[in-house]
Amino acid sequence: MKEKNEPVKKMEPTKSELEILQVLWKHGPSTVRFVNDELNAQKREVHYTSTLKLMQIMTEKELLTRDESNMKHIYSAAMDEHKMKGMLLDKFVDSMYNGSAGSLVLQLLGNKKASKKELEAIKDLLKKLEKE
Amino acid sequence: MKEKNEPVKKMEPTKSELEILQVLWKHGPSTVRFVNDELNAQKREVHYTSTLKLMQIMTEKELLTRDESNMKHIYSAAMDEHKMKGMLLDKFVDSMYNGSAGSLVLQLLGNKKASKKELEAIKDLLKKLEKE
DNA sequence: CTAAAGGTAGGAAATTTTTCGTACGAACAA
DNA sequence: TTGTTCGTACGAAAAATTTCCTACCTTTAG
Repeated sequence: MKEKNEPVKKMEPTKSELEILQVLWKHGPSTVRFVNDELNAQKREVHYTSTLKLMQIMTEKELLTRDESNMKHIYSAAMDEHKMKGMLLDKFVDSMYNGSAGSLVLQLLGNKKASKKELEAIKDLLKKLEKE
Repeated sequence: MKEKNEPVKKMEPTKSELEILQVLWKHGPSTVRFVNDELNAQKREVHYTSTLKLMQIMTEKELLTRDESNMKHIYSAAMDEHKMKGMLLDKFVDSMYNGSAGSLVLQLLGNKKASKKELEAIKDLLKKLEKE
């Protein structure tokens, strides 16, 4: 027997939500205060309660989890950075490059945005992929 | 003497706006009717006037241009597909991969999303880049 | 103890984005 | 001519996102 109103997990983070996730991924579990300071330092001016509110909403959406055992709640990103970014990247490729990762890569590399070291790493990966 | 309220050109297309751009890039200059039919066929149900309104707004933002010489206006994407996608890709890389195109590529190729042919093309490009 | 500083909760306002209803003109078929 | 169809314009509603105000509680300095 399956309950009907199970919370649907998958929610795309909005632009602002993504900014918050980035802070949490970079610095690990943090307080609202820390995240807010970081946003103000790195991005743009936001009031404390705005960040608080957004993080509360994200918790409801299960984009974040939080530890309420202390008065200062500690928030964490619910999804692994690599996995989430992979998802978003896939969506991006699908909508913008019709699912063709290759054409995206070509455009990207053609724009000389990769360092020598990175190019090496890519070549190595290609070799590995070939042998499969 | 410089007027103050010059229209600022650079506008990020929103999600819906991007859908419209995709249609125009794919099929070339089109009427609202055509774009709307295409959206309904390919994406989701939208009323004609919704698409119309959005395309009018996009024209104001200078994301589109239009030929009003006939009663049925003909709209075109103001920016070249390759250029616009390049811009969006750069933004994506900057915000998600800290500007490192290489790490994006690695993630992408690691997810086996590229075809054999595409991998070949990438290898060729890498060779060319090396020789520079 | 008291005041100040800093925390959470939640409603509501403000913005941005998206959708649609209504008005009205031109084209066209009957 | 007349009415039906198809077009544009435009205001405003609806929805989604973001911001902030207010209330109230806890901790801490004095």
